[in-house]
Amino acid sequence: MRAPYGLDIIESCLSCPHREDRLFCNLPPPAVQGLAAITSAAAYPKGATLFVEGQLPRGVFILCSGRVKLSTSSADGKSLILRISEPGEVLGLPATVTGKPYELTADVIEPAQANFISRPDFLNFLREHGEAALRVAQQLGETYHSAIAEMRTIGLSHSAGEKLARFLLELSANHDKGKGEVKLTLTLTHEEIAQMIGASRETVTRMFSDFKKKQLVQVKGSTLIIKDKAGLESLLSS
Amino acid sequence: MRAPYGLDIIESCLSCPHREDRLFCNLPPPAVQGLAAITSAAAYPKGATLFVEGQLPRGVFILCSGRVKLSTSSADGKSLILRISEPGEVLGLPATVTGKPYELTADVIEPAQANFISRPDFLNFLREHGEAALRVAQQLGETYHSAIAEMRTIGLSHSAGEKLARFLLELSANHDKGKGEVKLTLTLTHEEIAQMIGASRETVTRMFSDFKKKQLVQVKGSTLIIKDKAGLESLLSS
DNA sequence: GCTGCAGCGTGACGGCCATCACAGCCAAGG
DNA sequence: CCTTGGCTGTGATGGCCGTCACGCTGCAGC
Repeated sequence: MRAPYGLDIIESCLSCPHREDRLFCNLPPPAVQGLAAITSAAAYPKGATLFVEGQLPRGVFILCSGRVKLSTSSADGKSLILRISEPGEVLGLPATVTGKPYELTADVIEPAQANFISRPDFLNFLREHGEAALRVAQQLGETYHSAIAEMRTIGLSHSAGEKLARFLLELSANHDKGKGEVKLTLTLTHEEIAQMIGASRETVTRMFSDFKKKQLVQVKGSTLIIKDKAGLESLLSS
Repeated sequence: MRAPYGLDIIESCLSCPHREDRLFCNLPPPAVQGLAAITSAAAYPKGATLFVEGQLPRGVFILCSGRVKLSTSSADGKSLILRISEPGEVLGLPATVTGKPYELTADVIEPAQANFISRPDFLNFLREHGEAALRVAQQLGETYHSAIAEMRTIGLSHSAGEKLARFLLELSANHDKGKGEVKLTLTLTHEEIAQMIGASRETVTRMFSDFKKKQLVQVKGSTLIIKDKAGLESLLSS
């Protein structure tokens, strides 16, 4: 059996560094074995699509490596990015547990390896292992949490500058080192950032040069340094 | 023991018509008994607050009657309403299962009765009854789903008119009778609608009179009739 | 009755930003 | 080398809508 897109199956993605993360860490051994029996690993190239908005849920994908863009789009082609998923996250979870169609589209933006579990297998597994169901609930809660956070940046801002500031501050909150100056790598195009904060590509470009002019941030290639976090914060709810 | 706000405890809210809804329907008898042992009922008047954004989660509220507004707000007082909860829904679920602070504020807008379950009790209950944990996961998935839906109306619209049209169409999708003409009661002020779709109160007023002029809708008191659903749909992504 | 208050309707104005258009720039690849 | 295509920078323009301001209605309560 071949994985999609003609790539070989990755034999043991279960050995990837994030296996113990989040969803299924610390489960009792029988549960882990049950899990191993129903997962199948695959690799996906850049540009591949794991699932599409509106599809009936086939199952969940546990992301082992690479990065995946979760977005929704309207009839006229405009699209809104809700989240960039990192290794360790589980994709398609809400749709798979509820049985409703996927609400988002998942596109691979950095070559990825993922474990797939089909919906029937997954539901059986949850029924048999109550502890796992609880973990799933927690993961869903966190997913919800981050969705709310994005709603806040989009819905509560008065200006595009404020949206971008909120976006950058939230990024830095995740990758924070606690220092006054935060360095982070941002492998997103202006276009993608625009789609995350609900603005146009040109506006993002303009805002960035604005921030650079005001010494708030500094960009070198895909590295972004937040020089003046307080300055960014002062832009909120101005 | 007295409930908050000086109102008497409602003795058996478990007999309310929505007990069997959603979260805990069809659970085996021992689970239902376990649940009954840890719930405490209370009534809340209009204007009461069940929990506040940022608070550590005390537990969940199962709404038996009345309606509750879930919102988040920014430093400058601007606020964004995410959802109006109806009887049968469970409030505070994501925060309670994850242990993170409530991400929203819950205000009573129509006198409500609710069952409260404290976080420790609730978590124990879930650990002991795996089936219940699965139901919780499903409920969370649906909550997430509706959050995404609201993100779409706010984030993917080009104009305020489009946002309002999306909002009305989604309302009608829930209360739909399948006919060409949908009647629904809308007990929200223009201000509240504005906060739901991310617009100003005046704009909502103007859009409504616009829609009335175009014979798309018709308003009488708190009753709203969608006369021309297709017309509303033609406003999307225009 | 009157007063107060919450919600609705409407006009005027001004700023923000989406859009269009085009010009550099870099990397990949023939 | 030149071409192509994706990404970034920047100007000009125009419209949408947030904001301020004020008047209106209807309802609750003394």
